[in-house]
Amino acid sequence: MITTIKEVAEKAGVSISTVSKVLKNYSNISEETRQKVLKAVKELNYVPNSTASNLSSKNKDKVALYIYINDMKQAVDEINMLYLQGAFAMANINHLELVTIFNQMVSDMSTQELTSYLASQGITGIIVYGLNKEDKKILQLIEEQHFHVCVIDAPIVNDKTSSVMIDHQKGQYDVAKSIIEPEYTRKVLYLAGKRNGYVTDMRIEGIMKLQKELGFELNVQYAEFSEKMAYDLTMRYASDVDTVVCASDLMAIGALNALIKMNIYRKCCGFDGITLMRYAGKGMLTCKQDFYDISGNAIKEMERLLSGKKGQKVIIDHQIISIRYEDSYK
Amino acid sequence: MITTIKEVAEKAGVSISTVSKVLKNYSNISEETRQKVLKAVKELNYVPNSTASNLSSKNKDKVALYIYINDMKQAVDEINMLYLQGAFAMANINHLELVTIFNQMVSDMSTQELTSYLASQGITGIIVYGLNKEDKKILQLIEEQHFHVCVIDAPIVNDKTSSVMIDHQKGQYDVAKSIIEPEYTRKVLYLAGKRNGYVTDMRIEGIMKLQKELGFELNVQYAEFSEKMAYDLTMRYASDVDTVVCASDLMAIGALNALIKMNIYRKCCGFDGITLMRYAGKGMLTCKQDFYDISGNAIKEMERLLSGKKGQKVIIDHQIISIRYEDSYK
DNA sequence: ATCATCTTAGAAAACGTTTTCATAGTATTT
DNA sequence: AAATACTATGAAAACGTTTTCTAAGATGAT
Repeated sequence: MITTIKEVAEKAGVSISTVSKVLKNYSNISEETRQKVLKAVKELNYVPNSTASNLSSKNKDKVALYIYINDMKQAVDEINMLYLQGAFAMANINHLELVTIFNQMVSDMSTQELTSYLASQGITGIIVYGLNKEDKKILQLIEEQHFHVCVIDAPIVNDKTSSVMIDHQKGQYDVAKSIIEPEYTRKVLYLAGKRNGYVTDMRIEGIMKLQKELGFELNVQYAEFSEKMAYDLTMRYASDVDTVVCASDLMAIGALNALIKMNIYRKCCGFDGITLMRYAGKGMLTCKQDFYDISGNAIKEMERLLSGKKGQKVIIDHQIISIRYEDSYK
Repeated sequence: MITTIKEVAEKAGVSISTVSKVLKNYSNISEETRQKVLKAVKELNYVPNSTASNLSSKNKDKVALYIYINDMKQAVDEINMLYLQGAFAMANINHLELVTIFNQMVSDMSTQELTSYLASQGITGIIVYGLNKEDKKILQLIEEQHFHVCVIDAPIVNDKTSSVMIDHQKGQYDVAKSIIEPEYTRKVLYLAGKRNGYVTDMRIEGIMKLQKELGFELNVQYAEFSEKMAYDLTMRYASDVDTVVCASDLMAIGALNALIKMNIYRKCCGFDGITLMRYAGKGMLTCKQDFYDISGNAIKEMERLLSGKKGQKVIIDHQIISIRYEDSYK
């Protein structure tokens, strides 16, 4: 059923080396031979066996997209799918072999074991996201520099590691600034993400920068990116503040529902720009990330790393959008 | 950096064949040798190179999960991620190699080319979902029986093809029956999915079975699984009926919003049990599918097929649930 | 006509495994 | 003690490529 290079060679009346050379566009092949081989390839519908070719040529790169699944499904599915699609689309264009690894699959491995596992799979580069500062295993992997790594959403760069993300600090600053009216704002409740998250800290910097500029009082509470926690914290602290700034859309939805429940009006904004906002976050502002583009860029950046260039920081644009009240069915 | 079987053999003072045999649990190995080898393996952190091993042993199976991305993002992301997670989790348990293929990657290939491509990747089994009756390329692939195929949500079975799904007919029947009050119901609006979808037709059979039983008048409209179309069709036909039965949650949300807009009350139900219902479908009933379990079972079924058994039909349980009105933040 | 150079193509090694087959050594049977 | 069977091991072929090296033949320079 499967055609091998040998059969192509026989059909074309040449050696297998010649066939391989034609397919890899080597120079020293006469046009006549080229045509003969190409004809045979077409007729037999030959596609090189990727396993054999990977084994043979040591230099072929394979990249893994490390997919981080946690318990916060609802918001994260869309983001994960966008990362997946963006990465696969770009990898496809660039003829880069991309595979997925789920965190559960490798959760019980040590760094050492993970390294061996990746190497055994022929993986030379890995794209990670959702990293936090306690993720020792991955951080050590990055530290050791045995693999090329592209980190989404963490400012980690070394010779073999690049960082791709929006400017989270500026994003948080921008969206908060858009809803805060300096003259009427005395106190702001900021619902931050997970403690020790890189993203969490960058966004906190953003709101703090704005605080310094505008001089309001700031109450920072860690809500772990959880809708429920955001709801509870809003219940507890919102009556005391003018504005609730949330580090994620899901938290903003929780906060909004708490505000509705308490029957008080407060300005409120989210972060990410997920589709759920169209259903449950109407009227709010958010900082939209283009996740598809981010992971596409991560692949591009990976290509750069794999070509031997040193790691760098890549910043993707963000966008402040408002979730319109108007009828969504127009 | 990468340890080979040769180094292990040297360290253990045996031949590479012996190392391989130990690792593959062959019988004719003395306990003493076994221990020596295992020790060396551990010390060197050896993991067999999967490329080489795949090339060498022809019988190792590799399965592809065919991920179907279309324009209806919002509802489908969650389902896709559940399929992905369920499949990878089960594949991991069973030590089955699983890769993903996105429809975009292969959309411009003919069946012939797709076949060659899959074969060249060493893929022997493929899991598909979201298939409809015009999907000639995949249908032909199934027909030809060069690959083992597990079809989610289509009743296609042959020697090398199994079908895994809930009983869509019964599911649609059950959920509709749960909201329809026979004595007060004269006419029902049924918003069906995509024309020529296997799922669409099975669910239509379900509502028609109920119609025959209860004798109401039935208006079937194809809403293509689209929220917007469901909204529009509800606007157009709902005032005339007692109940709106929808073939998906997303359509139910569209229908519900239309009912709210028209300010009329009609019974309404969805299908799938996606998380979005908790935000935008409160008070409705739906037929919940366990997508994680379904794809896990697809992997199990694939193992059966790969072991040479003939295809069969596997039915997964569904569940009628109601999306509670009560405060989600309890 | 001789030698050097270039072009083209094939032979063969290599990639890291798995697996078949042969064999040395040991244990069992007669 | 000889014949037989079994156990444990290693040698080597195979998987399907890629790539280096060699060489035959053609072309060009002297």
